[in-house]
Order: sequence, then structure tokens, then C-alpha cells
Amino acid sequence: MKRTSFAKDRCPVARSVEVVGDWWSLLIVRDALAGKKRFGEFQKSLGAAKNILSGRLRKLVADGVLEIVPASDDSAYGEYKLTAKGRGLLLVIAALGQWGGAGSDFRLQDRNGKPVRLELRSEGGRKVSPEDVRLGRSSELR
Amino acid sequence: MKRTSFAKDRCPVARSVEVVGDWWSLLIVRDALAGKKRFGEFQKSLGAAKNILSGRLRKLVADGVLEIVPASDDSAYGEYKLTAKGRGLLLVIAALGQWGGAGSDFRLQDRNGKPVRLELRSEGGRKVSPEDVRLGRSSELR
DNA sequence: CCGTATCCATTCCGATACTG
DNA sequence: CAGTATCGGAATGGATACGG
Repeated sequence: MKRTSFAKDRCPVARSVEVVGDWWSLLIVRDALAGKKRFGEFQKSLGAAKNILSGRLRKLVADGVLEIVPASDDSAYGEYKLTAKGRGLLLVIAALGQWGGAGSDFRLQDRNGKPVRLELRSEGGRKVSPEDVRLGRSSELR
Repeated sequence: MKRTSFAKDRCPVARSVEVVGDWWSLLIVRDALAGKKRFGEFQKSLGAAKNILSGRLRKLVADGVLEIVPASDDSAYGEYKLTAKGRGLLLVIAALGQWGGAGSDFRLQDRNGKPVRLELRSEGGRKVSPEDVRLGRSSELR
């Protein structure tokens, strides 16, 4: 009676959910994208118990989202850094932020501080509204 | 010793996670976006036990992601339909799909069947790469 | 076919104490 | 500061049986 795993699922959404489809992982990635690196920073920001934070960080490292780099400054301990794969989650975080963000202070900005938004574009670069988008046939989803 | 809730968190990512930050909810939304409407369809597609599927559906309805509409064809039972808010999750699903989608058959397409992708654009409509995007200052995140 | 109710195993979470 | 160890309670997940 094990928990069903979607790791091998053909649907990429399911595979993603397997990795970041829980509470803490996404918030950890959010903080990492915001520049946090140290165990203590995450703990303070998230308010999670150390044991569970420890477990999540380990899992994220195992999944290739984070990596531990020796140390930037002093400490004998390493820092948690997003891998390229992990940085790819920016799109997911951004989408969640936009969705939950009506009337909030969430912001994405480019290097010059200009606001950035997520958009759907079709091949030629034409903007597409969500109502006009379809997922592939169901058979392609699983 | 209750589970901490992020529903009131100032960060929209956290609030979103509160609603769809679990396994099943996102997959249910995925299926709903793909056109599934009936209890049985979800159950078959997800392989989830009926009790937990029931609970998730109820929660998603309570959160305004799904609604129950009388019936399209025959049955005395209703169908689960995405609300406007729920359809907004397409961006999230799309992001997850793109992220987990290297070499898979996941597709988004517009009405004409042309492929659609998620992109980051700054104000003027200029494309921005993920590496060039920053989240607001940490203080804005929580 | 659409759920609800029950039972049990597992996993998760929070607090705290402890080590280096 | 950065974790590991342990513990109790809560929520989740799976199977199955039952009722509309």
C-alpha cells in the first residue's frame, strides 16, 4: 500500500508535480530565486521546523533543483544554489504569483526594474489569451 | 499543533500554494483543462481513491476553482467545470508542463493547432529570459 | 454511476533536545 | 550556525464496503 508515484508518468505535469508538487518545495524555490542561500535564511523565512526543512532541501538536491556549493564567504558549511534546472522553475513561481496575486505586492522585474509578466505566445510571437489555448488531446496527457 | 496555513500570507505564491500546492489538485485541474468533467473521468485518469478525489473536488469547489453545473446531458448528477479563476491556472499548468517536459509529448496549442509557449515579456512586449528576471526584494515576498 | 463512510498504514509536520 | 534524532499528533492516501 504505497503512495502512487508519478515520476514515470508520461505527462510532464505529473512528473513536475512529483518533484515540486508539495508545499515547502515551491516556497523554498521561491526563496532561492529571491536570493536566499543559507539554511538559516530558509528557516527564518519559512518558519518550518529544521528537520523537515532539512529533508526538503535534501530532496531538492537529489532531484537536481538545488546544489550545494562549498561556501561563498567564510563558513565551513555550504550554500544552497539553484541549478539551471532549478532556475527554470521561475516560470512556475511566476505563474503561481500571478494567479494568486490579485492586489498583492508580488513583482517580477527585469534588470532595469521594469515589470515583467508571463504571457502565452504562439509561434509567430502573437499573444494568445488563455481561453484560446487547448491542451493536447487527453490521450497525449497521460 | 496545527499545520501552518499560508492562506493569509502576503506572498501570492504562498497563497496559491495553499490552494493548489498539493499533488492531486494540480492534476485535477490539468484534467479539467483537458476537458474532463465527470467524477468517473477524473477517477479513471488519476487512479485516485474515490474518497480522496471527492475531498479534493470539494475543496477546489470551495476555493472557487471548480463549480458544479447541473448537467449537460442526462444524469441526475452535475459536472465539474472550471471557473474563470480556475482557468487562470492554465498558466501554472503550462509552466509545470514546460518545466517537466523535455522530450515529452506535452503540447499547448491555439485554436488552429499551432504550438503555444509561455514566455516572459517586459512592458513593451520585449522578450525577457529567465536569467534576467528578478523577484521583488525579499521584503516584498513575505 | 456518484459519491459517502470506515478502517488502517504511511507520511508529514511541529516542537524540542542534542551534536559538531 | 547547520544540521540530526526523536517523538506525538495530524493529515493524507489506499482499499473497500455501502447507499442514492
